[in-house]
Amino acid sequence: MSKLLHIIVDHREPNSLKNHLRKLEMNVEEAHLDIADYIISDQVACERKTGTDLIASIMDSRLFEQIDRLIETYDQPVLIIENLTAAFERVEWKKRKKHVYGALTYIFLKRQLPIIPTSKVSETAIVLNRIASWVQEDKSDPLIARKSPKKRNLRDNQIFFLQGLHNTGQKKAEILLDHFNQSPTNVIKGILKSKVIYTKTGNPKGLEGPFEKLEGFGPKYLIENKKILGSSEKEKNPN
Amino acid sequence: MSKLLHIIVDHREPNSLKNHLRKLEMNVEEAHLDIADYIISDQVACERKTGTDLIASIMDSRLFEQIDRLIETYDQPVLIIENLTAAFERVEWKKRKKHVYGALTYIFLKRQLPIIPTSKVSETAIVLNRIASWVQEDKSDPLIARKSPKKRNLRDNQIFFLQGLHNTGQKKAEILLDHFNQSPTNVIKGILKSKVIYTKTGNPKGLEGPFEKLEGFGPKYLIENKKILGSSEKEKNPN
DNA sequence: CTGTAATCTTTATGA
DNA sequence: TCATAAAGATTACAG
Repeated sequence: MSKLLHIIVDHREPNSLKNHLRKLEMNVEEAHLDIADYIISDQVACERKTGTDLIASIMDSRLFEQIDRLIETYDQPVLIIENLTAAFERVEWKKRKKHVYGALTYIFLKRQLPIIPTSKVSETAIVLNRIASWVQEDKSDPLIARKSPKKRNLRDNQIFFLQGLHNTGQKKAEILLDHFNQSPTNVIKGILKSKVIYTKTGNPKGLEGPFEKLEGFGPKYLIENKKILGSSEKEKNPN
Repeated sequence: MSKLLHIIVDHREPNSLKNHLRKLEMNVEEAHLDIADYIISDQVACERKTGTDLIASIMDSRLFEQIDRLIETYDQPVLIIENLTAAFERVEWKKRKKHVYGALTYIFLKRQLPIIPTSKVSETAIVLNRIASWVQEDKSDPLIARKSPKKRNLRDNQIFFLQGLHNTGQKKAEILLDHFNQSPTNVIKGILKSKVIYTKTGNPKGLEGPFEKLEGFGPKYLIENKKILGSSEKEKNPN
């Protein structure tokens, strides 16, 4: 206990919070921080959001890019949410609970970002103090590395790739991937190999080839995506 | 939105909560659960604790064994803390904040157990509903959803398509498109046809094939994108 | 994030 | 075969 716990605080954070930290006998260093509000070690940084801040930043979808930067920069980021209850007392936000809890769920479930609730600045100070205590005093029990959520797995990357096709979102991308043996290459080949059958009067009648028996994919889909994929090698494709 | 979200609830949980869940149009199955209070999938289970429960179980250190069992049993456990604020209003617990927040810090920092705060049962129900939604519904993660600008010409669509490749933005996509005769199909073929040359010690030395003379595309690029494209079934087809 | 509406495409149906 | 309506996905936008 000889050494003071140390914390770097963004200069825009409220003075009351800084004073609370000093009262907890912490060494408070002020700085201009870009990505987090508090830095406790190379790996551990905290973003503090009041309830109103949180909801506002969800609405204009600024929250998620902030979080992305936080996650990319620190191995152990933490999101402190201060006084969420008060925010819900605003009449215009009463009906936004589903949005807010949906966002929180996304944050911890999909992005693996730890959330810790407090109800006022003094409690936030305590939390920061406890985190610093665990991180800076207890070297014997190193932090577990956070599962990295930003790394997409192969399937997600393949779905992402297939979504580049015309009129293809998550749903169709998954159908295609599953139908073509988890191989986007085979999807491409399937598109190129399939042909559109026309009636005598020139209207599309149906499909022939790998896409023949696939529900939800019609002539228009093939025509548009053949265009995107372009001709293979030599021949020019009249349309 | 067609299928009901499903949740298994421990029979000892309050009826008000179950009713809230039903009001959210969830299929509520009651059961005797040993380790968690709510089960949302094989992997996802929730423990719900009111603030007073939480503090009491911290005091007699019963909390940590509960948590350990939870973590051992489920891949993605969640701790829902309901109305922590109220608990601190108890006079005898006013001075325990350091203790409580220390425990919470331990829980998310060392145990990696996500914490989610609510202030009443109705909100807890919303949280459970949102978790079920993310787990059971097939919704597109913003991480893998591709934003697609609206109407564009062919070249833009092709560039957009190629941007689905690993480590490929606007710039690389254009280079590829121009180099491979305005044909994304040829780009794909080029990736599949190119080979990575290794040194005797197993380090990537260079490239061989269509990508050989392309600046800015190295072994890593090829390896990652071969993975995304997947293996192609070997078949001869006159196209 | 969530919800809703507008848009596009496929698919089913009847003439 | 054509025309139209119903069903499904994707895209756009607002709160």
